[in-house]
Amino acid sequence: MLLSIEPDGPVPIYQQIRDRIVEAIATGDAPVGSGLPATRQLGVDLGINFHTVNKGYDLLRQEGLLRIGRKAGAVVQRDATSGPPRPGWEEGWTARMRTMLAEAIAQGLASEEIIVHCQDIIAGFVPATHYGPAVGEAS
Amino acid sequence: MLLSIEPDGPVPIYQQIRDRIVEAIATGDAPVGSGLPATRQLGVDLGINFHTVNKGYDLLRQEGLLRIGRKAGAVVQRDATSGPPRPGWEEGWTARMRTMLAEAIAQGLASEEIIVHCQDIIAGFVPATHYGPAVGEAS
DNA sequence: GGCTCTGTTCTATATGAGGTGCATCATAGG
DNA sequence: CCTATGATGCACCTCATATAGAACAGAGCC
Repeated sequence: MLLSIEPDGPVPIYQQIRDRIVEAIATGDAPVGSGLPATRQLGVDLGINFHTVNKGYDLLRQEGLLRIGRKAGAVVQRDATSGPPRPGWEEGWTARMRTMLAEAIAQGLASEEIIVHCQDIIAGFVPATHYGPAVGEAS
Repeated sequence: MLLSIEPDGPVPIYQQIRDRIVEAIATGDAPVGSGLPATRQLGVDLGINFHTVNKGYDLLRQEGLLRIGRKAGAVVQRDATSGPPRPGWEEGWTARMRTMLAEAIAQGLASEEIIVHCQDIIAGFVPATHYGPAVGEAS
């Protein structure tokens, strides 16, 4: 679990931590059951306060992606293999995605290009090992 | 140009104004050359300060979507018909989109579902009139 | 030239978010 | 008991958000 953050960027540190972990879950680098670093430890590693790390972890807990216990620390509770999303989550996501896609359209990207972009990004996440036999794998 | 905002929501008002206008550009409700309401006027209409409106407009100006003049006010400068996006824009957009897609994967949405969702949203934007002769238009 | 409408700029203020630091408590395990 | 861990609370600072008032500048119109 290697995390790199941008301390002086426009996006808050705790948000960056949340985003990087979400991406780690998507790529499979952080599967269900895997433990994340302790808040104090990660704080030291990143050179930030452990409260900030805690805030990022707490976001993920609210989203249902993390389970946080006293001694076990933060453990991934949900990933691509965990079934359908929690009810109510999709509304907010769709609204945000709508703005993202509108921005691309307004900037002149063609519909087909946008879709291809999304497919490429997703292909970078899942090496086609989650939904059936992949290239070069036994069936 | 009807704008509705959520004053008590988690997303800043000026950001909402920016987002709604971006979507209006994408849908074609605000084509190139069309004028937006004056900042003071829109401020009154929405019940907010005109400085907040100004901040939203300024964001769009920085993104190259708006041209703002003394007397003409805010005029849409760019939309889906304006050619390829400005260089350098795509990097940030791809990074943000990466996080959005990772979230969907982590929440359990299948790759195919995500793509279909994006296609549906885009279909709601562009009624297939932008890429080639449209229904009822001369070729 | 005046008048008005527009954006621009400046100052000021109030509220909340982001981030850090320190201290303390609670719990689970050796 | 001792230690590592998360949970909680408090104080503090910086900066973003939002509002408000005032004054300035350009462009169009009478």
